[in-house]
Amino acid sequence: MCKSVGVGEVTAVETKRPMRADACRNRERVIESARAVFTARGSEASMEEIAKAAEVGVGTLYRHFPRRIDLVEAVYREDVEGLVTLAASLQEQEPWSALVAWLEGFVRYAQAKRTFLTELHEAFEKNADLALSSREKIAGAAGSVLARAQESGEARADVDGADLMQLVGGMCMARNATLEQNERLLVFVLDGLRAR
Amino acid sequence: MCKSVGVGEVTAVETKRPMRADACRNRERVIESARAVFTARGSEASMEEIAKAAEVGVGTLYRHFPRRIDLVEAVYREDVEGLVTLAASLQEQEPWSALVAWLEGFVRYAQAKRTFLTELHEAFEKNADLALSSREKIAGAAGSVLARAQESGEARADVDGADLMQLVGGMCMARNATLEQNERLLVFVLDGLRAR
DNA sequence: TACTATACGGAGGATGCCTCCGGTTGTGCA
DNA sequence: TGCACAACCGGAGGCATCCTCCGTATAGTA
Repeated sequence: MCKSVGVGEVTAVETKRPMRADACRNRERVIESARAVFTARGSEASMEEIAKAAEVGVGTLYRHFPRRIDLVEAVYREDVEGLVTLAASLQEQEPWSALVAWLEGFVRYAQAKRTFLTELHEAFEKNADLALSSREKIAGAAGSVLARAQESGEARADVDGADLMQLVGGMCMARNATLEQNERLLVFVLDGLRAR
Repeated sequence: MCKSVGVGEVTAVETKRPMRADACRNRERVIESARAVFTARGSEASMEEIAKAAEVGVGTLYRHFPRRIDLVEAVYREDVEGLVTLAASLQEQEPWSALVAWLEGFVRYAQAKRTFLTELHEAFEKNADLALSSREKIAGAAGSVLARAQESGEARADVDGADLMQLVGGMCMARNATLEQNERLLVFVLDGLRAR
């Protein structure tokens, strides 16, 4: 599950051994706790707090994520990856209900992202590629789910994945949107998306 | 020039005396230095650094701006105010060249804002009204300059101030835009804006 | 089991935000 | 002008947070 090394860079001579089991476990737990703490406390979240939540020393935390921003990035990367795998796992379902399910996931993702948007903004600032590649990945996932619904004739043909995430993402980012409101609005979007 | 008290709140019983001259001077200098330092070093800028640049102790800085975020807000408010007064001062000029001049000012403003966007984001987060009211002010200023150019028949009639700032602002915010590029692009926008 | 590379963890250095208070100075009034 | 005092200045230092360092513990291998 996590054979490669922390931040995503490749080591010089091909990592000889896989990551140790405890290290792997801890890494996952840190990311998970970080997501929870960031979501709950936004930019107030401290590294010590996250370490404590993961039941891990700060030293361990910093081994895996040398800078605070690396942790933010890791959480975000996992979220994006989650949307991609969600899209893949929905391949089996009916085209339209897969689209609905994916968009519901996307709304939850976008909603959660709002709470640590300031953090994320900084990550984007230092790593311009992150924003771009994530955008592409999500648009790709959206596209694949949408395409099936379009082929089956259930979704209108004159939109693409990028349009969809712009529309729904923008809606979720609006300064004072609640999750309930967004889920309600999604219904309208879906109605509008339906071919007639 | 600065009779009222710091952050923009009104004191209980009408401020008896105006602000002392030295205090007023220092306040201005702090804002000015803060703008420079924020622009140069973004979110890295420290309060000590800004105080030093303004040739003022940190104590003085904190008297005027109790929290870092108050300083960010003050800088931003001045910028916005600058755009409004710029619009007003251009009333005398020819409608079209006034529009050009104002948009050039707006591009510079938007470009500069990018460097401390992370800071600003936090300010918006804590003070939702700031974002909204600023937006309105700028749109108003844009509208007033645009309206004259429309009345004189030089600018096309199917846009308004909000459209304009959305278009040009968005252009400037793009992650890797340089000032030169933006000024160059502005020429295209202006061509597109011209009535035919 | 014994050995080694790897990981753990928390004390502490460095830095940055903000407070506090003794000394100074501008301002209104006589 | 000269006085009295409110308002202001400035920087040492408290406190929190990010991050480093290194002695100790442990997973994986022979």
